Amino acid sequence: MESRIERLCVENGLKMTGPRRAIARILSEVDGHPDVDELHRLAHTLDPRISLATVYRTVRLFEQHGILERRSLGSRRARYEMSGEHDHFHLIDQESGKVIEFDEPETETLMRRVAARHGFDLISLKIELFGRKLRSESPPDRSDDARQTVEPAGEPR
Amino acid sequence: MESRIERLCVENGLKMTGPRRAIARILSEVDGHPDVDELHRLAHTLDPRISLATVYRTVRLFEQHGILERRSLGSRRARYEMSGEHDHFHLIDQESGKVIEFDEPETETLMRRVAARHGFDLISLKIELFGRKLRSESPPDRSDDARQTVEPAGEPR
DNA sequence: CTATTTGCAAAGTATTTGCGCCGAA
DNA sequence: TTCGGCGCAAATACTTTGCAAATAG
Repeated sequence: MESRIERLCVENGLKMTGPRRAIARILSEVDGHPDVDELHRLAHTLDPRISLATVYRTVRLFEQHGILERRSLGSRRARYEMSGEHDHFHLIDQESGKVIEFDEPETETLMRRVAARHGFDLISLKIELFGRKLRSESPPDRSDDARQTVEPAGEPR
Repeated sequence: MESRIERLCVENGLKMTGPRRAIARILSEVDGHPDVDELHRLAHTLDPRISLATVYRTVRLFEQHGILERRSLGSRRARYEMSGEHDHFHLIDQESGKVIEFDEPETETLMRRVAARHGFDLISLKIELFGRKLRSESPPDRSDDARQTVEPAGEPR
C-alpha cells in the first residue's frame, strides 16, 4: 500500500528509492513531531541499512518540496511534521516539553493580512506558545478546537 | 553611563563583571537580532580579551533571567533580542533573510486566551511569518504598525 | 577572603559532505 | 545503461564544559 507521502513524492517527480519509501511510511504513520534521530531509529526497524545521513538528506529534500515542515518547538534539534492544507500551531508545556497542537483559523487570516500590509506574500508561518500548566481554579474549557494531539515530548529543554 | 540591561542585571542580583558589562552594553546598543558570533565580534571591540565561551555563558544567563529572548528566525544559529514588556513578532523575507518586526497587539491577547483554554498560563510566544516580496500591484499600505525595524540579515537560509 | 566567573582548549551535539559503489528508471 | 542516491566516515557548524587563574562583593 502506498502512503500519503509516497504519493506526494511521485507527484513531485522524486525517485522512489527504498530508503525514501521507508522514511515516507514512517512519516505518514508517526504522530507528533519526530526529530531526525527518531526517524532514523524508526526507519531502521523497517530496513536496518538506512543511514542517518540519508535521513538527513531525505528530510531536507522533502522540506524543499514542501512535503515536510521543520519546527523547533523549543528543542535544540530540528523536528518535522507533514505539511497540511491549513496551518496549525503549537503550545509547548515549559515543564514537560509536551507539545499540543491547536487550530486557530482566524490567526492565519490575520497573519496573511499583516504580511500583505508589509508587501509580502505569506508562504508559511510558525506560531509557538510556551506556557505553564495552571494548577488551580476553573477547569479548562476545550469545547472548541477540532484536532488536538499531545505527545510525550523529548527533553523538557 | 549604565545601560538598560546593566540595570536589569543588578535588579536580578547578577555579579557585574567586566565581560558582562560589555556584553550588556552591546546588547543595548545593537539593533536587530544578533547571533553569538556577532555579539562576540562586537564585544571584542570593547575588550579583546572576552572569549566566545563567555558570550555563550552570558546570553544563557541573561535568557534564564528573562533579560534576553532567543529566536531562530529561520537561521540555524540562535539569535537574541531584549525582552520587552509586550511581545512583537517577525516577518522574514525568504529570499534575503531580512527580518521585519511588527506589532499586533490583538494577537497576543488571542494567544493568551488560546493557552488558557488548554489550561495553560502563557509565558512567551514566538510568531514567525515567512514571506516573499510582492512584485506587482498595489503599493503596500503600512499606515498602522508602530515600530518597524529592518535588518540586513545574515545568511538567506 | 571566598564563591563566581573567565579564558582556553578540548569535548559534545547536530548536521553536512566527499567518495566510490549500487540501483531505479 | 546512466545518473542520481546510498552508506560510511570524515568534515563542519554550533554550543557546552573542565580546569586553573582572575575577580566581584
